[in-house]
Amino acid sequence: MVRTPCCDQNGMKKGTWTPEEDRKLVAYVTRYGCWNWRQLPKFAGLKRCGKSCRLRWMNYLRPNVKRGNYTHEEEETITRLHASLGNKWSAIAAELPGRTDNEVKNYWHTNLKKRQKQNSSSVEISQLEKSSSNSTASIITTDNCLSPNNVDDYYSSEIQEVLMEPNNNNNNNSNEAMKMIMSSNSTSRSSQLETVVNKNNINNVHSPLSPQPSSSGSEISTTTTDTSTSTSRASTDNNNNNATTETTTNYSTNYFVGDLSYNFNDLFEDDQAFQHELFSDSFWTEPFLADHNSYIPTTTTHDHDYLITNANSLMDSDDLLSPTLDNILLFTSNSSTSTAGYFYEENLVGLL
DNA sequence: AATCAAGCCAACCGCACGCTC
DNA sequence: AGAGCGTGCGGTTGGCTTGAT
Repeated sequence: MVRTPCCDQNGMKKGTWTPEEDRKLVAYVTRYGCWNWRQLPKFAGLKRCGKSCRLRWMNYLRPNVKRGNYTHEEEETITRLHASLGNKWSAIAAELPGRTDNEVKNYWHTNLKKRQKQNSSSVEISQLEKSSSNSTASIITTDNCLSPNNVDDYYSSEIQEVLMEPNNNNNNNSNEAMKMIMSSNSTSRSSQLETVVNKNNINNVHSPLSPQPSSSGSEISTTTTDTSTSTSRASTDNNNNNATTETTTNYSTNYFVGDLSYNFNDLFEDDQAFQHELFSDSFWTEPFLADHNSYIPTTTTHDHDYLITNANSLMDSDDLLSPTLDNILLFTSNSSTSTAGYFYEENLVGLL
């Protein structure tokens, strides 16, 4: 069952977010950034207050938000920091990459606090946690890094040819390459997409309409999150464009279970219907166009931990008005685990 | 199978802080 | 200086899930 949505006196929707709302918010923020939370819902076509949008993004939709079990180390960190800082949840969460203050707070109240009480008299907390912890650690790895030395391994020869064609300018070459990639099989698509970016020597490029990378956020990291929960997700009826939901009673939770990249990669892999919806006029509705014509965000906050790169902008194109299959690439970014200029398989969150 | 209770956690609310003018 | 605005933080709520009976 889904929590019954309600509206406040201003007609703003409250309660559980629907997949459709999530899509709109993700699409808008990844394209334009969170330049003003209060104004954002209006431009994004959401009947939510800015606070609600911010909370949803920060705690749930943002790339690199780690979900699932806490590791022993994370539990220790929370326990230790709470002992010294008290209920400074944001400060504690800052020491736990991927965890939000809200999540840490909830975890403390539901697990650690209880445990600490039970064992404070005689048992060392760390020993207890060690015995009780069977959680799956998140893995930070550089194994899938595509360095400039091996990017060509990831190109198909066809695409390399297009990119190297002397008579085309870089923009046309790249757009053509992108189209070829999109028509290729899904297993090679993501790696080829990111090498298009590498091939154009793009490390820190962004659209004037997309969020600026944070001061430390131009690099790319890779984070794999445990997604042990079974997943179902929304799909779209290709014919009538009506969203339907598969096998879910709490679809907003199930839809985004695990990390965001899972979902986007999933869409990327096999959900042509949803991709189709994303690129249709009905999804990219008036707010985007109005935004584009009337307001160009020029400021962003410094808490972006993702890099949204507009492929057209990477290719020096001015045409951003019509989102198409070849114009927006979304990577996650985290300066703490990155190597500048490298693009990682897992960090290609998707193509919008 | 049905009911109940406890636990979990996403989301809301109010306040405080910082920035701009 | 202080008013207005946007954002962040911590406390709280309440609907959903799960396990016990």
